[in-house]
Amino acid sequence: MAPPTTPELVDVHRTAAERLQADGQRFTGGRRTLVDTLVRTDRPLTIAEILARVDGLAQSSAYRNLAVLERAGVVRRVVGADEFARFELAEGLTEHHHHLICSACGQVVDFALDPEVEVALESALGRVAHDGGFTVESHRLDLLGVCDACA
Amino acid sequence: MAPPTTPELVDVHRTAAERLQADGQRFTGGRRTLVDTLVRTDRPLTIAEILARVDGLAQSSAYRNLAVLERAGVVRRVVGADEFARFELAEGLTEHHHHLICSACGQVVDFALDPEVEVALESALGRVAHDGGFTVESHRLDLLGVCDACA
DNA sequence: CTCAGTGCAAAGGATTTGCATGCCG
DNA sequence: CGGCATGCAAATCCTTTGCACTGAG
Repeated sequence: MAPPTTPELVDVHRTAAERLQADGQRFTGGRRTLVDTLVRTDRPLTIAEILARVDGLAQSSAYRNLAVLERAGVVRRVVGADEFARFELAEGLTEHHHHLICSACGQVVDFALDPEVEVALESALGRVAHDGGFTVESHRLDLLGVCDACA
Repeated sequence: MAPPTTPELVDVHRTAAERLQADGQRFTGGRRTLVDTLVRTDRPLTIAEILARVDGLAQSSAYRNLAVLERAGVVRRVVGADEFARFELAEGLTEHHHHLICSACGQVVDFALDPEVEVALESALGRVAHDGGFTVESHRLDLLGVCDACA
């Protein structure tokens, strides 16, 4: 249950800039701030949480920039148990991990899977996708349950 | 990639009735129709798809009854890649399975995992949850990618 | 009779978009 | 200078809710 390690901030910025550029987008100050905010946390954040942490950020800019970052593959949208969208850094900017989702409060917490199991899983998924004529981009694995705080 | 087998219709009705009763709810005609509709499909359906298949069903009744069925554990809400909620029968009324989600069209398709891998996965998840002080109710595993039709 | 279930229409709320302005390139 | 990014506020659209009616028990 060790939290995923975080790549160097510099690397994150460089990768983010590259992915944005590849998508024909700029790495603006606002977008940099969003990325920084997501680097500093160990779990996906809701828009509300992001707005609370970034002073002077317009709600529409948050949505718009997160959409841009998502299309560019810098950020990933996480769907939990409640109706709020949550965001985290995409693969390559964070270690591969999964989520514990509390069905009571909607909170989402990161966790990593035993590497051995992860490998077995990926191989099995590769087979399934191949058989189903499906081009896999990624997979997501979530645990639904009740967290300590809500129990 | 064999589709999950479907429990007998009679069993589904009996189980649904039991779970509803346990939750203090009735198994009305409308609810029976919803369950029947979900039994007849091999993938989660959106509200729109359900309304199209059930003639004379009010949108509000669909939402309301699906909410009741979800609380009673008869139906499960599936979140895909688009903004539409999808519904399928809950565990026990269908074989345990996972989803292939097309990021292009949002379509969701069911698939089952190699039992051996599934077992290893569940055991690993049990460990994680235990270590994280989290009471697990279930897990969900989705493959995100592009389906044949959209490729 | 009573009360939950149902339809219709209006309300709700997260997310998106139009438009004018400001800033980076 | 030109075009994209940003704020503000209005519009969207899935989903939920209020209310009156109907049907099951």
